[in-house]
Amino acid sequence: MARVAGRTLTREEVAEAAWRVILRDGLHNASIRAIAKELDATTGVVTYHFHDKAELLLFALDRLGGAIVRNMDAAQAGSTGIERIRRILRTTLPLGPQEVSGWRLWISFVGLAMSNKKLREEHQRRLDILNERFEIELRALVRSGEIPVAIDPAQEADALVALSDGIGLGYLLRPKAYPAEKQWAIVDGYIESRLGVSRVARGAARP
Amino acid sequence: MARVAGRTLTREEVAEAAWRVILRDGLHNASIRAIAKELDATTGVVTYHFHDKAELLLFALDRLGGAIVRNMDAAQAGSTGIERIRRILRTTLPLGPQEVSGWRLWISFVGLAMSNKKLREEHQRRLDILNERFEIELRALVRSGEIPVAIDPAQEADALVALSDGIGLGYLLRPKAYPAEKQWAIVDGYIESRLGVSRVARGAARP
DNA sequence: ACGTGAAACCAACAGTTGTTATATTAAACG
DNA sequence: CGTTTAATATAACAACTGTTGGTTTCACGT
Repeated sequence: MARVAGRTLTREEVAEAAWRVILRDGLHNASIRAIAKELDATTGVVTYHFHDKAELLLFALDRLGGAIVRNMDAAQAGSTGIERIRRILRTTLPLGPQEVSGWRLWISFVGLAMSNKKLREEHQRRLDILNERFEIELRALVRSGEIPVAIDPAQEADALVALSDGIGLGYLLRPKAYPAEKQWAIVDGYIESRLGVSRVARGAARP
Repeated sequence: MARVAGRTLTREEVAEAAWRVILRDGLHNASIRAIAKELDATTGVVTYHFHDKAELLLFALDRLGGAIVRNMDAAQAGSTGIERIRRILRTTLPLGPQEVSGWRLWISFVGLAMSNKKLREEHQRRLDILNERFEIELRALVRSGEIPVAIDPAQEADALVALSDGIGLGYLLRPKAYPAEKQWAIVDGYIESRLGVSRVARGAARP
């Protein structure tokens, strides 16, 4: 071992250092040396835990996706009906600094994913999961009669994914155009007129 | 001059060569040398027309945005009412190979834009224009009574931008999930239930 | 107390990058 | 024809990249 002061570093810590470098300097500046420097270490730390740089990036993206799914599950627990859908959106929309960082990381990888199959599959995985959650909730709502039977859960789920992803992308490029209240206004407006469900509580803030 | 066979190259041609390289090999592989090779020329061609690589990329993105706006104007001309909004969407959605290429290029730049102010401003410009067009049309529709007065044109415009961008992003990552018919189904479904306007012609294909 | 092996360091390599400076070409013009 | 000059080619530079291999450190089980 080494590292006089401080314990040994894990793969997760390396990945998180990569996140920080990407957020600060951009993905194209996230070299192995830069990531090592972020850890106050040398390149050996990185090359020990990861065979490739590709493997590191994939792992970093995978862990990011995992965190998103975990947040989604946690947010959803303990609520019912249409509120469960709003809870999902609560974690996917760029409402707070944490979600914004997630979005910024995510979008940083999208460009690379255009020419990297494995990264693209990782992106797909996240969208598939998100879509599935929406679809499950919509089906339940149709069954319980809370929303019209005319609603096609599969298509409506893809629409919700698109709407929330569009807001996320839009926020990164034009933050002023999508403050938290407006994000909710758009989403609630959609749910209300499309699914025929109006908000229970007053105000547009978080539930 | 030089170039035994073939006339002299313009800035636009260099930019378009850059597009091709980006589409084929990804933005991170679009080096000055690779772009020159795409033109069957040497780096001198590129460095002669552009002082910087940053300037080249900015120009390439600017020209891409210009093409999008031109397409939008052309598609909109000669139609009225709600159809004008659908015509805008016709050019922003990834419906055909041409639009998909545009989207792929656009998304390739987004990552870089996260850490490059000028590129980000160029992205903003496109979204601002798109938003403005939607808002103009929505205002006109409210005035003419074609859609409810309760509609807030500003907010609804941002919602439309988000929805179409979300579909664009979603298509690149999960093409199967967003075939052309489904894109229209989502968009028309939104317009119908949110703006209270149903399609005139039958079928979900292009107008 | 001592070896064993995990964890990290360090140096070097070959390749690529953007940039700059200089040389070469050929078309246009007088 | 000769000159000029826009357009391209060429060559070289220093900086940076991912990757490899050898070396050092130190915690732990015996």
